[in-house]
Amino acid sequence: MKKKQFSIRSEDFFEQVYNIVRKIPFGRVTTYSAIATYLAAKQSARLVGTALHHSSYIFPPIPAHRVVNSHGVLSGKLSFTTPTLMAELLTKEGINIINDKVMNFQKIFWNPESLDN
DNA sequence: TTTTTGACGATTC
DNA sequence: AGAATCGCCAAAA
Repeated sequence: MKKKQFSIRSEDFFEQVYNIVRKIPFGRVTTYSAIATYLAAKQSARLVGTALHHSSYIFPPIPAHRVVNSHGVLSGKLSFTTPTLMAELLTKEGINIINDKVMNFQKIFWNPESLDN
């Protein structure tokens, strides 16, 4: 049996990311760094992005469109099936997107730490 | 196996 | 204010 390398262990990390994203409430958004921080991997918010990049072929599907960068910008829109899909999905949830940016970002931001209550 | 590339973010120019 | 640079670390090439 092949011994497994370990550092952060992407498998677990990815799964944890997916689990959190599944908990983002309808009509709310969170950020890569908020998730990374919640997973005690603050230094590498980038990995959260990497994980979500793979989210297109995991099951069950996750609402990856509810994750934006720290500026409220839809930095991942180009990875969706169409460049406009992400904004469309968010709009459908009642979120205003202007110039690839989430309006009222502070207000609809959802922090994973609220799960701890 | 080694190098390059990112759905990031903080810092520096 | 906006662009370039740097640290991060697994995925892709």
